[in-house]
Amino acid sequence: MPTRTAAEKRAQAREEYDAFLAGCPSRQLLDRISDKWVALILAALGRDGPDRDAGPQVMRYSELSRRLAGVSQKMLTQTLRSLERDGLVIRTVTPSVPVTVTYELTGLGQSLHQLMYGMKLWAEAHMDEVHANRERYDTAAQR
Amino acid sequence: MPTRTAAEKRAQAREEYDAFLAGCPSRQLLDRISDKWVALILAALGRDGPDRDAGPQVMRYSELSRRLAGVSQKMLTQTLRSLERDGLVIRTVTPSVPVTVTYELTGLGQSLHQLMYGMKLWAEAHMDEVHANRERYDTAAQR
DNA sequence: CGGAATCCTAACCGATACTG
DNA sequence: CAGTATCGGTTAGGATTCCG
Repeated sequence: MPTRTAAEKRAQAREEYDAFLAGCPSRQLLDRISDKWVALILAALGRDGPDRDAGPQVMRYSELSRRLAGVSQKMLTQTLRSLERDGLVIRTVTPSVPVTVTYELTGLGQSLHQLMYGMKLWAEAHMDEVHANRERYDTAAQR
Repeated sequence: MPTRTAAEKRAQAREEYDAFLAGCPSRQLLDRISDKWVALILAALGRDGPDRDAGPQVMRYSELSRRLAGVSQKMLTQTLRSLERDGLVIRTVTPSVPVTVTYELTGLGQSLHQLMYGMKLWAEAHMDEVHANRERYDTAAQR
């Protein structure tokens, strides 16, 4: 039985990997995906909100660059490369003049997209509350 | 109507905050929570897996330190402070000799815990697949 | 258009020593 | 036990320049 369900995969992973352990490869993977740009790229390349059920999202490099306001081209390229290497995104080069490069999520990338989009929503939804907490904490420390 | 549902909060946040925008506070918040130690601390302080339905998780500093193998005391303290400031964890000092300090999630922290625990599980469940993708990518680049 | 390569600085972060 | 403080090496990542 070579194919395993997601539940079986989790069950086996629980035996093999534990991100709480320092040397565990999953710890490094967690570190890798715990990144602002990873979150925003994955969020941008998925279909959510108004785009739900619209098929796979395909974006050009320049589109991504504009969507993720403020990202340097170094960070964008570097992050996209590592996502491609990990099999989360597919990079497609169309040899036109000038060249066109598009990015889209793989199935694996889609599975992570859900979580990343959730993080982005969480940050937006709880910004006010966090801000209030910070003010309370800072003024309390004042006295 | 001062109290809003989670859905209403998201709806309003969608108007006010957008982490895709560079200057948006939610972008910084997303950056803040996109952190390996934040993920592991939030994951450790929640009730999941075998601990489900067991009430709120309370851990001492030293327990956390042991659970998050390899964390330096500087990073642990620093991350816990920022989580406390943001209102995600509660820090309780019991003035015994020597002093006892415990940490637990707030409601806000619980809401993020779900996502963070999901990220940890994702990393563990897909480690093999990512590893295989990397090997394929690296050997393909070889030629 | 979509990068790669280089330089350079700010920050991160671990190690160490000290403390209530 | 649970920190704080300081130092110093490493790295992240922006700015700039050049290229197919």
